[in-house]
Amino acid sequence: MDLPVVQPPAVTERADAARNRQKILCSARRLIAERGLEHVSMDDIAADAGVGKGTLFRRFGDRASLAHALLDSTESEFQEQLIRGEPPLGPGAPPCQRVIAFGEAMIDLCVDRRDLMAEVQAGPRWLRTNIYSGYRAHLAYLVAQAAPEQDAEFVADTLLGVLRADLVNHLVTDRGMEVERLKDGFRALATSLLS
Amino acid sequence: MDLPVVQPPAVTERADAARNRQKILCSARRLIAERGLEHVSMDDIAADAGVGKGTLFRRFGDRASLAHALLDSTESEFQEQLIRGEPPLGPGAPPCQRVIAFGEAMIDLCVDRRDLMAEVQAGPRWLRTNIYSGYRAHLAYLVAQAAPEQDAEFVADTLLGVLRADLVNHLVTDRGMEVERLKDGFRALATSLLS
DNA sequence: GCATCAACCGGACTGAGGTCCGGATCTGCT
DNA sequence: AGCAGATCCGGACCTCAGTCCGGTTGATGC
Repeated sequence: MDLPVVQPPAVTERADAARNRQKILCSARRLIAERGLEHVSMDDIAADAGVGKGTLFRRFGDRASLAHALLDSTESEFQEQLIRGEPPLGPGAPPCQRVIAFGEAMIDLCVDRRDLMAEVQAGPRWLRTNIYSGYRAHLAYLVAQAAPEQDAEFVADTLLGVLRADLVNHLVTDRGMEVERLKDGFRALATSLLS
Repeated sequence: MDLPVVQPPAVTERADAARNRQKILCSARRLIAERGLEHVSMDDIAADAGVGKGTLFRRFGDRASLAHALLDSTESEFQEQLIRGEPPLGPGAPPCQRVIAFGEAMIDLCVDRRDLMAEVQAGPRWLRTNIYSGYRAHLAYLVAQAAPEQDAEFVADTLLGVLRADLVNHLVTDRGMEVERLKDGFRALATSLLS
């Protein structure tokens, strides 16, 4: 039940490498704030950071990972909360409550950081990420406790399916659903599956 | 409750246009059969069809739409079944049964035509497609009948979330789940939401 | 201080999806 | 048949993510 830590600099990073990582993150944040995520290309970021494209991609792998690094504090705080935080998100509360708290927090995350979250989950690799696996394992663990008769893994995938950033965004932005309605829906879903 | 018809040639297509459409579909099918979808680029298809790239994109818009056109007979048969087919997929069966039948059929579709289905649903446009809207409306309609106290639209999105091609593929291919297990899971989900 | 070498750097290059537009072609009307 | 003009064609062109590799730099041991 240990969610994977994000971006562990392999052993120790060379000084120039660390410097460049910071320059890149900094430029990326600035450009995104200025123009919006969809109008910032990887070349833009590299250029603005005064760094070659190769460097950018060696540090961050691909666009999705860069996006993940950009919401890293947010995201790893979230993971931290799941494992060691206060109830109802952290341990201590009954499983069903924790699932619901997870869902609500995730919905907020998707809404507050919509662009980055969508980017992180975009592309065919997302489901193979260990971020996804971590969430999945966490939920499956809770589901197994709350409702042993269910297929815990499948239920976890179901719950995560509703919490996908693109879906949440679509419902809120394109279909004009209120965030509260999504949360109500998620609560109803969790309740009816876990009891 | 009318699912949108696919690819309605605007009014009437010019003869050469229709000819090219056929050449393209034909080449695409051949190349995909030979090398597999992920090793066939749009340029390949255009070249093989003896047609300019512009023509290809004017006819089909983008890669996802071409993929959709390629499984068109399959897909529009499916839609036909939903509206006018035999129970339990078509009208006549109780709503919950129809939802389950829909899910099972969709899972089969995702497994049998995995590449094309994944391609059709890839990218950020999928949820705004009227294919998606059609499915969504269909399910919401059934849900509203079976469980009026639920948020029918949200439940529809939930169900479709589990039936996304990338998820189904991931579970079957990467996680080694049996198709039957997915169907059981979906049945359990539908049952516990609609009763 | 210096040699050694792995790690790192930059930016040219590739490949793919998608756009654009001048010129060719078809169709309906007279 | 002949004309007008809407439709369509082709392929050059653009952007962008991601790769590759020859040259450089920083860490480490002496």
